[in-house]
Amino acid sequence: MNTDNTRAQMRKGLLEYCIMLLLKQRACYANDIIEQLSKTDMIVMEGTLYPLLNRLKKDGILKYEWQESKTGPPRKYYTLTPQGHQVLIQLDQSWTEISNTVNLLHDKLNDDNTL
Amino acid sequence: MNTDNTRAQMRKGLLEYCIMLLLKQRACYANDIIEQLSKTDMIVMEGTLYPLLNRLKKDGILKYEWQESKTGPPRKYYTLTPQGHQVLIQLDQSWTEISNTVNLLHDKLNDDNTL
DNA sequence: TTTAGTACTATGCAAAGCAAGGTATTATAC
DNA sequence: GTATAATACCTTGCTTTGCATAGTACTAAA
Repeated sequence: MNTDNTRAQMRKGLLEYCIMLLLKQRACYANDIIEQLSKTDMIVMEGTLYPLLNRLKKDGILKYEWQESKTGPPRKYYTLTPQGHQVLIQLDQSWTEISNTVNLLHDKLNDDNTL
Repeated sequence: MNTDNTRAQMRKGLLEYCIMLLLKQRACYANDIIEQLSKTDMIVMEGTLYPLLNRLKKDGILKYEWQESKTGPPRKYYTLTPQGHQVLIQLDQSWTEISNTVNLLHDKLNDDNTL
């Protein structure tokens, strides 16, 4: 079996959250995000990122401002909206709960095999 | 925006891993798994679980044995194959890496905003 | 024999990542 | 001035997968 697929599935659900974390304090345009995440194991492709940013924009989580570049066409710099900050707080909690659950399953089951 | 969806996305990718963790030491049939996971926030539906078990069976990760029940039709009790145990070890590592990455993004960015 | 409960399976839909290709803008080379 | 390359954003089609729903099969009790 190919564990790459399962591993990719794990990443999928966390991508949106990670991108919001990135944008929490620093305005980024698409390539910034790709570059930042490629340093970690949360890789993201163009064809994934642009639709995702548009979706979050449409949902009122993100906003953007055009900004000129010295090396090419202008860029959309994304930041969190106030609503986005609130949603992020909720997602922080979801992440805490879910990761605790997984760690519980991992650790506890090695002991007495019960929840 | 509905955070439920994003939260569900987070769960999705971890479901397969969690189910393998459950089956690591104890043989379960479908309802066992649903019941165990419903105690946590890793909820799983019938329509999700059965195809997933079949997929993992087909991939050689799981095997099952029919076992009679006193209260109804016989049950498929699933356990990990030797290959399944090996895959699980890899997934343990993936989970460790990915959760570390998310926690890094969460914590580090609140300090100096760099990776 | 019918009914209810349990267990497994199959079908169709929707969401989302991703590969690939496309358009537009800017700067550089000729 | 035009052509080429680099950058930035967008779109389309495919695939995977969770999920709702409906269906089949077996067992036990009424």
